Amino acid sequence: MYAQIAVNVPTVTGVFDYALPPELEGKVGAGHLVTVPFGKQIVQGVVLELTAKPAVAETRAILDLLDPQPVLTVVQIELARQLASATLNPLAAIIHLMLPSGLSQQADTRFEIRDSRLENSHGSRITNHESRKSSIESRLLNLLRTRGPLRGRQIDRHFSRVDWRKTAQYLLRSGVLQSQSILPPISVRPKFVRTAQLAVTPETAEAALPDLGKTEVTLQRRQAALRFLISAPEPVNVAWVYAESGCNLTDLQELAERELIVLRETEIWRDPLQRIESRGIESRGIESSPPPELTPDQQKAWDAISMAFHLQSPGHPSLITHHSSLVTPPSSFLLHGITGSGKTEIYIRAAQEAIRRGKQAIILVPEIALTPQTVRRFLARFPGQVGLVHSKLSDGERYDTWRRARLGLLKVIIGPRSALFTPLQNVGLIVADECHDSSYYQSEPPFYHAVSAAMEYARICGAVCVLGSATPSIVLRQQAQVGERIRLLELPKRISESGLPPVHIIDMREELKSGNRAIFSRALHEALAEVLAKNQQAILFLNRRGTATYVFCRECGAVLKCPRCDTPLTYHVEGQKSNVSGQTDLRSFAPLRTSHSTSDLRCHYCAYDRQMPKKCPTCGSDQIRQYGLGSEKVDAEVKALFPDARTLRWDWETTRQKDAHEIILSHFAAHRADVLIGTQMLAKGLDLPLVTLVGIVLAEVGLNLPDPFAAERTFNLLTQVAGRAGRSALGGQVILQTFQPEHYSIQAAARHDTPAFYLQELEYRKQLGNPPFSRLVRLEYRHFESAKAEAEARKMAEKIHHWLEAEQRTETTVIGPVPCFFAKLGGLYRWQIVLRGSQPESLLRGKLLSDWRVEVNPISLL
DNA sequence: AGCACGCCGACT
DNA sequence: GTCGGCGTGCTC
Repeated sequence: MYAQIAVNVPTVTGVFDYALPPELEGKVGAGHLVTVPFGKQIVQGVVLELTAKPAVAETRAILDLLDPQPVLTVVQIELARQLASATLNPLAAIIHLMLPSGLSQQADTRFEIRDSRLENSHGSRITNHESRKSSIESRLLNLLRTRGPLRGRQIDRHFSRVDWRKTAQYLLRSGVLQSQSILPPISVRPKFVRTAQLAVTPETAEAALPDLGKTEVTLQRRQAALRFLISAPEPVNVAWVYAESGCNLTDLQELAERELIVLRETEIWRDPLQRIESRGIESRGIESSPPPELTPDQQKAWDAISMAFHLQSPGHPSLITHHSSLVTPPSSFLLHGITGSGKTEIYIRAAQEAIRRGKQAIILVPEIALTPQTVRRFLARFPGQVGLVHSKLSDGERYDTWRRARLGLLKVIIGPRSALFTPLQNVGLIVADECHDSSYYQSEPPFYHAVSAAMEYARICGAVCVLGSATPSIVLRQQAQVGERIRLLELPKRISESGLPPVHIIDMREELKSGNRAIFSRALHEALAEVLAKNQQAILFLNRRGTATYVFCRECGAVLKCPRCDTPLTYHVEGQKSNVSGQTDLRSFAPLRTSHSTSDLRCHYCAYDRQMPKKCPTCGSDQIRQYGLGSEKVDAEVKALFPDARTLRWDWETTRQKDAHEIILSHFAAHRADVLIGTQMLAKGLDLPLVTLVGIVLAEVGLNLPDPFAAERTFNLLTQVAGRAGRSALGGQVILQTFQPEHYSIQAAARHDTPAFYLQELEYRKQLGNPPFSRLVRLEYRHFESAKAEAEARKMAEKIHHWLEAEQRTETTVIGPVPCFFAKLGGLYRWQIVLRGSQPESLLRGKLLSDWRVEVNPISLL
C-alpha cells in the first residue's frame, strides 16, 4: 500500500507518494498526520488518500504517525483540493489553515557555532570583507554566541528584512557554523489535572487518621487532607485539596502509598467559554424566553431554507424521487435583510434543524469581539453545544475546541473565517453572517475568501448554506439574481416599529460658501448640542482609509480623475514615505503649497500622471484641495466645542491592546462617554440604544480611491453606520456631511435605497468591464528596493504578455504594471499587475510565480 | 523551505 | 585555470 501525501512545506505545490510500512498498515488512512522524509529533511505531511500504485517507481516510507485519529475529514480534503485550485494557492498552505497551530509544524534548520577557536581565527578575516556583510556576520555570530543554538525562524525575528541566510551558508562552508535540519515536535498537548479521591470507606479512613505522620506538623496536614477527602466523595482537583488543607503533593502521594486515596490524571478540556462567561458575555436573561414568532417575511425565508433541508436529507426518499426529474434548486441562500430584520433568528432555526437531523452547524461571524449579541443568542439557545473560535484563544484552547469538534462533542461552531475549517463529521449548515464583511477575506497568503469557501464546502458536503447581510456584495447579489448557484431571500422590514432613521445630507460646499470653515456643519453642531443636552449619545464616524490622498474642488465638489480610466487621481508629496501613516491634520483646509517641479498626481490604476492644477478643471475655482482628516482632530474639535462632553475614540490605534474592543464598547454602552468617535468598526452590528445621532464627518472619503470596489465599500459602510442610529424608542437621526451630495452611493445610502445603488453600480461595472462582468487576478510584488520592485513588475508584465499571446487570449487584459496605491507598506515597495477577463486565473495555473503574491478575485486593488 | 545542478564573472 | 555568485528545478 502507498499513501498520497501533501507535505507541510507551504510553498510546495505537488503531492508525493510514500510507501506505507507494515507496522502502520491499517492505522493510516486519508486525513492522518504523519512524518515523512523529504529531500534531506524530515517534514510533516497529511495523507490525502491510499493508493495501490505509486506515481513514481522509487518511493520512500512514511516514518511515523503523529495522531491516531485523522486530522482532516475526507470532505475537508476535498475542500482543500478545490480551494487550492480555485485560489492558486499551494495545497499544503490550505491544509496548514485547517490544522490548529501547534499541531502543524514545519521543518526548520538549527544553527550553532562549531568551535570557538575556529571562530576566532576566522574573526581576523572579517575585516577583509565588505562592511555590510561583516556586520551581518558579526551580528549572527554574536546572537548564536549569547543565545546558543537557534532555529532559523528564531534568527529571522532578529533580522527583519536582512538576508542572513546567505551569510550563514558561507559560514557553514567555512566551518564556523554547523547546522542540522529539525522538525519541531507538536507543541500542543491535551491538558491533564491531577485529582484525588478517597479509596476506602470513610470508617477505614477515620481509623487511619492518628497514624499519618511523624512530626506534628506533617500529621496535621495529612489529617486535614484526608478529612477533606472524606467529606468529598467525587474526585477532586488536587489544587482544591491543597487550598483546603494546606497539604502538598508529597502528602497526597504518601496517602496514596498507604492506599487510602487514589491519585489520577484526568484530562480536561480548556474551554474558552468559561473565561468569556466570567467576563460577562453570557446568556443570562435570554435563556428562559421562548423562541420568538416569525414575521411573515421571516416565515417566507424560513420556509425556503427548511425546504432545502428536506431536499438534502436522505431520510425523505419520497421527496427526493418526487423532485429527481427536476433540476434541484441550489441549497445556498443569500439572506438580504436590513439591520434589525431578524436574520439571527433564521440562523438559529436553521441550526436547530441541522442538529435535529443529527448534523452540525458552522456559524461564521466577522469578528467575535464585535458581534457579542449574535454569539450570546447562540450560547443561550444551544447551551453546552457551542464551540467558540476566535483569535484570542491560546493554542491549548484552540486545540481542545478543535478536538472536541472532531469527537462530535460540539454541535455548533461559531467563529471568524478560520472556524470554517473546524473538523466536523457531518456538516448540515454553514452560515456566514454579515457576509459582505472584508474580514472574511484573508489578505495574507494563502489568500482566500471564506464566503466563497463556505459555499463550496456546503456544496461538497451537501449542507445548507445561508449568507446574510444588509449590504451583500454586488457579485453575490448578481449571482443570487441569476439564481443558479444561490437563491435570494429578502427581509425588507425591521421587526421593531422604529424603522430606519432619517438621513440628512449636508452639502459642505454650501457651508463653506456661508463662511463655515469648520469640520462640523452647523446642522451637526446643533444636533450634537441637542443630544448632549438630552443626555443621550452620539457616534461620529470617520472613514480613515485614503485620507490625504485624493484631490477635489471645494467649490463644485468635482474629484480629479484619470482621463483614461475614470479612477480618482491620488496626491503624492515628493519623497513621501508612506500613505498609510496617515495625514491626520487639517492641512487640507489651508491653501496648498504651490507647484512642484515633478508631477504630483497619479493614477494608480494605469500609471497616468499629471501636475496638480491651480484651478478646478470643471468650474475654474481655485478652491482645489487634497483631503485629509483623522479621528484625533475630530476628537479635539468636539472637546473644543463642548468642553463638558465625554469623548471616546475607537480606532486602530486605541484597539491595539488586548480586549480593547470589549472595554471601549462596554464603556460606551454603560454611558460613561457621550460621544464615540471612530472608524470602520462602528459599522458592525452593534446595538446601542442610547445613540440618537450618527454624524458622518465626510461621507465620500473612501469613495475617491483608485479601486473598482470603492463605491461599493463606501455604500456598505455608510448604510451600516446609518443603521446604528435610532435602534430604540428614542428614535434618532443621521447627519451625513459631504462635498459630493449628488453621488449615487451617497444618495442611495441616505435613502436606505439598496436596489437603486445596485442598479447604478451594476451599470458602471458593466461600462468599465469590472466584476461581475469580468473576473480579476491581482499580482503583487514587494521589495525593499524600489527599483527592484519596479524591474520585477516590468519583467512579469512582459512574461504575462507573452503567455497571453501564446494562448491567443485576446479577451484577457493586463492592467499595469503600476505602483500600488499604498506604494510602500512596512518598508516594502509594492507594484502590481491586474489581469481582467472571464477566466484570468487559468492563465497562471501551473506557472511559476515565486515571490509574487497572487490573488484570485481580490476584494480591493489598493 | 532546502539543496543540487549549472552556467557566467573575479581571483590565485 | 578555480571559486563562487545566484537562477532553475526537484524533493515521492
